[in-house]
Amino acid sequence: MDLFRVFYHQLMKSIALIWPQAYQSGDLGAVQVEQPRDSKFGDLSTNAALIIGKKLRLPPIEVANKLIQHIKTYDDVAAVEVVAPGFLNCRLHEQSWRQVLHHIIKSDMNYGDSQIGQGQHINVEYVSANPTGPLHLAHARGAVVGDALASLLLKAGYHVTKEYYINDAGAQVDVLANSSYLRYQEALGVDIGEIPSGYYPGEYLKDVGAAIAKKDGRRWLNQSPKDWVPVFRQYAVQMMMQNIKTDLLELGIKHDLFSSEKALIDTGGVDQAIAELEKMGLIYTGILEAPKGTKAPEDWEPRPQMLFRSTSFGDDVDRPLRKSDGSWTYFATDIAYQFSKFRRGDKVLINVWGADHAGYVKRLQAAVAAITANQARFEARICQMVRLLRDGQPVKMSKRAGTFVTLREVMDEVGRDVVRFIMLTRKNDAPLDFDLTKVIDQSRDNPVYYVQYAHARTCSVWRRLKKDFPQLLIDERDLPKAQFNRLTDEAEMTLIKMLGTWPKVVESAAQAQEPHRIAYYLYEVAHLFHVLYTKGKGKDESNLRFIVPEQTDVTLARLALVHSVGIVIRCGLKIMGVEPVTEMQYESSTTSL
RNA sequence: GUGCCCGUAGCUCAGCUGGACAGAGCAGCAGCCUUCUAAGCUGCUGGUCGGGGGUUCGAAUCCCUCCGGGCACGCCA
Repeated sequence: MDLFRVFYHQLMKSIALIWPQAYQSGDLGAVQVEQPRDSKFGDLSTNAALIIGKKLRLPPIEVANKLIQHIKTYDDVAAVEVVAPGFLNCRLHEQSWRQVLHHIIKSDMNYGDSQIGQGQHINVEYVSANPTGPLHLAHARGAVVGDALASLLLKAGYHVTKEYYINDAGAQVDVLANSSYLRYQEALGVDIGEIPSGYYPGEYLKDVGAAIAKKDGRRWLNQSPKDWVPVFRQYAVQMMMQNIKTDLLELGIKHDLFSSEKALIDTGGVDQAIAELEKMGLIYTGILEAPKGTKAPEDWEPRPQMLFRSTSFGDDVDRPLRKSDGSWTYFATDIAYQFSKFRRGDKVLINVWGADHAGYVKRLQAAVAAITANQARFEARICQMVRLLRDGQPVKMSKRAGTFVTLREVMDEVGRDVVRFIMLTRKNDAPLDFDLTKVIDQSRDNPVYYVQYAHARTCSVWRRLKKDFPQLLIDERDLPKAQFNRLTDEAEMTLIKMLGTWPKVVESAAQAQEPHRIAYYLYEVAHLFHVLYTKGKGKDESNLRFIVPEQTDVTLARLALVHSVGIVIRCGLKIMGVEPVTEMQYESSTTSL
C-alpha cells in the first residue's frame, strides 16, 4: 500500500471523468503527487490543476475547484484545499496513515517493492577493472554504486543482470605477462634488478611469478617470449581475476556474469558486429584530423583507417576501429560487447564508469543506437574521483612508487559496511572525499553510525522487553493486530508518514538511477526515530516511552511502530548492501581529535 | 581549442528530474540523562543558490553567455 500511489490513481480517474480529452491525450506525466516539504501544506499535494490548466488554457484555480469536489470524496482524504496558484493540498485521515504500519509489518522485507520496472531487462555493468592489479578505492566506488543500483532496480521490478567485463585482450595484458615473467625469473633466483619502466612494478605480481615457478619450474627460463607469453598472460589474468573476485566478495558483491573480451574476439564476435555495421553502410576508410588544442600529440601522423560513422548518431567525430597493427581498437570490441548484451535480451545497458571514461559515452551511445536500430539504449553512470584522506590530509598515492592504497587495505581498516555506506553518501557524479578518520567517527556527522544506531535501538527495545517485562507477554506475531490508533503523538505521526513514503523513494530513486537517495532517506528516518526515542526518555514526556508496563495495548502499538522502523531501515540497507547491526559496540580505541 | 562534470550557509553537502518563504550535518553559542545505549535530542546564529541574460503563472532546477575548479581528448583499456 502506497497512499501516494492510491491517491494518484484516484486523481487520474477524476481527471478522466471531468476532462476526458485532456486525459486521453496522455501527456499528464508532469502531474505529481508529492509530500510537501512543509507540513503546513498538508500530507500530500498535487500540481494537477496547474498542469491541466495550462493544457486546457483554463485558470488553474477554476480547474482546482472542480477537482476538489472529487478529491473530497476519496476515502483517505480528511481535508483538501486550494492554494494559489492552484495547488491542491490534502490532509489524510490519521487512521489511513496508521494502516501503513499494518502493511509494513505484513510485507516485511517486501515493503516498497514496486512494479514500475515491469520486468524490463536491464543490464548493469560495473567494476570491470582491468585484470592487471588489485582493486583500489576508486574501483570500490563504481562497485558499490553499480551494485546498489542493481539492487534498487531489482526492487523496482526490473529484471537485472549484473555483469563484469574482463579486459583480457590487448597490450596491457602483454605488459602483465612480461611483468609476471620478471617475477618468475626473480622467484627462480635470477637477479632482475629494478623493474624497468613499461612494466608493472607492483609487489602483487611476485605471487604470480612464484606460482608459475612452482608449477612449471625452470621450464620457461631462456625461452622465446612467443612460447611463454600466452602462458603467462593466461595464468596472470586468471590469478588477478581471482584476486579481484575475492576482494569483491569481501565487499559483498557478486556479479551474475563475467564476460571475457578475449573470448569475444576469439569467437568472432567483433567481426560479426563490425560486419553488421558495414551492412548498414556505417563503416568507411578515412583520415582523422589531429585533435586541436595545446596538447596535440607530437607523433601524430595522418593515416587512412577504418572508421565508424558515429557522427550520424550524435558523436563529435567518427571513431577508429582498427589500430595500425591491424588489431581491433577497444572501441571496436566494446561495440561488439554491448551488442552481445543486446542479443542476450537486454534493452537498457547501464555502464558504471569512472570519470576518466566520460569521453567515451557519446561514441558508445552512437554505436549502440546504430547496431541495435534503436532497440536498446546505452547509458553511463559516471563516478567522479574518490579522494582518500586521513585526518583531513590527502593520503599520498603513486602507482609508480607502488604506494597506491588498495581496497583491501581500506576494508581491513574501516570495514566493509563503512566503505559501502560512505560510497553512497554522494551522488555519483560529484567528487567524494573518503576520510579514514571521519568515516569511523561515532557521531551524528557520520551517517553510517547514525543510521546503524537507530536500527540498533529498534532492536534494543525488544531485548529490553523480553528481559525486563516478560509479564507483558507480547510476541512479534501480535504486531499486525496492534491498535494503531493508540499512536497519537506528533512525533509518532511524523515518523509514520516518513515510513509511508518509502515506496515513493524507491521508485523515484530507481527512475533517476540514484541509489544515494536511499542513504539520505535512511538518515531522515533515523533522525525521526532518534527524536521519538529521546522524547520518551525525557522526564516530561515519559508517557512516550515505548514500553508502558501497565498499558499492553499502547505498548503493542508502539512496538509495531518501532518494528516498522526496523523493517524500513533494513530494506534500505539491503539495497545499499550494508549489514544492519542489532547492537552497537563501543570502540575500545577512541578516535583522536 | 573541444566535450563532460561541478560551483548552494565559515566548512562538507542534500534539494525528489520546474513549484509554495532555499534544507541538513559540522563548526560557534545556550540547554536536555534516577528507568528503552547521550554514538542521542532541543534552541539560537548563519545563504544576492558563482555573475549576467532568457523561457514560464513560477527557476537552485530548463536554455544562452561569461567567470572559476575537476576529468578527458587517434593507433591505452
